[in-house]
Amino acid sequence: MGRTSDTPKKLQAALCELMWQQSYGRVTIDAICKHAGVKKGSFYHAYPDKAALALEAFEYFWRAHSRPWMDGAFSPSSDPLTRLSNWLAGGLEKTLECKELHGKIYGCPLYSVGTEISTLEPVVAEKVTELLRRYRRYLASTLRDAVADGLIKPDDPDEVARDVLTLVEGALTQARISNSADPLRRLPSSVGRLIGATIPEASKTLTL
Amino acid sequence: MGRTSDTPKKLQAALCELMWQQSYGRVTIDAICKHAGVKKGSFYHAYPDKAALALEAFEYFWRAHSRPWMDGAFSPSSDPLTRLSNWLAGGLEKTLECKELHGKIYGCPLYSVGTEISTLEPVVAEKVTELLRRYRRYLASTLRDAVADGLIKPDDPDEVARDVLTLVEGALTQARISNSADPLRRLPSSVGRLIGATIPEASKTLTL
DNA sequence: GATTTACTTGACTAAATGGTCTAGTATGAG
DNA sequence: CTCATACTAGACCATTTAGTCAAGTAAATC
Repeated sequence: MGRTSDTPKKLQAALCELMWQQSYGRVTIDAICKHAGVKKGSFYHAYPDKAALALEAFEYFWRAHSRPWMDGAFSPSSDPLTRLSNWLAGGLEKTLECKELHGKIYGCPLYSVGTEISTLEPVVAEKVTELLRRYRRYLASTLRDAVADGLIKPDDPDEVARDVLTLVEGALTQARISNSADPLRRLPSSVGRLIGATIPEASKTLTL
Repeated sequence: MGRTSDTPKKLQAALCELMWQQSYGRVTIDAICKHAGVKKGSFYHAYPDKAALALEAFEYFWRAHSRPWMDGAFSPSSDPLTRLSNWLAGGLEKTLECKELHGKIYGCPLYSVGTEISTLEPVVAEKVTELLRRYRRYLASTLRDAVADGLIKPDDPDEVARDVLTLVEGALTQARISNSADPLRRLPSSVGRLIGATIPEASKTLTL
């Protein structure tokens, strides 16, 4: 019955990109529609308001970007410490490409947008918190493997995973604010300090 | 000649508080004026626009809040590790008081607002970066003292100071997003892990 | 106390923005 | 094919918002 539509997906992708590059509050409904190539009537047919779209936009972001990337970087086919190395190096590379393209470092949408949205749309903030938890699982699992392989000391891997994610997200935020990739370049040695091991050099042939 | 005025100060304080509690973009000129008890004409007499006020608001924030607090917590009259302990415990305490009062954790304005503003007002973002540097100096100095006292290994104190600040700011951001003080409670042990020492329990009699 | 001048006031404008509504269109199901 | 219905179009409205301005007010200086 009736026609089908990919309008929601187009809107999700549009808000995703716009709120990451600018901010949640600054992105107007009109701008989202224009960027998505969709008319306002269609927007309000698909979503009651911007917050409802944001909720799905974050899930879209996970499905379309985060998850595939994390699955690749944290593939158990590599050693635990190499996974970390891949992850950090891939993040730096993506950031540099992005800066090349737009002249600006945008950091991680979860932290950038999450910070802003937390006082305005608690429901969306909860979604962000959930996505951060998903990230953390990759780290915790990797650290457990590292302990099992005798690569790091048997500190509580869940605790350390939290710290690593916090440090990395903090560095991404710092990179956005200062528009410099330097905080990210320091990450391998910083994370190494945190977990008590040396993160290996990234392999140059890595493609994510 | 002519009358004097504390309008700028009132506006600085108002924007400071409002953009911290909400976000930079969401705070309107009208709201700032109302909160400051100042009419719009006076606003535009004092500042050309919101960004110009924001620039001074951050400096106000430093002068009125950050600096006094940091000077107290990092007083060389305490041992280096105790300074860190004081700093972290004081931050947690302030955060809890704030949550008690408003039901919401706001984190650190430098990161919260800095993140959002970085794509909109590069000049203000630079000011935030400068303020973050000022914070870092306290940490670097403390870590140098800790090395001198043989409390931690002679790693590069400047590098480690960066990491500590990044971790703490990351935790504050996380606390804001999830509206939970838990990330802050973990900080003493996390920072300890980072610098390779045990941060002592906070003294309860501390008043900042 | 006069005067000068910085500051204050609040009404006003134009533009932007969120949201609605109705008429129309395409498409999946029978 | 046809019909029901989900979707699209885009004009329209009410509000909010940034920013202006001209007239008025208070205080620092002489």
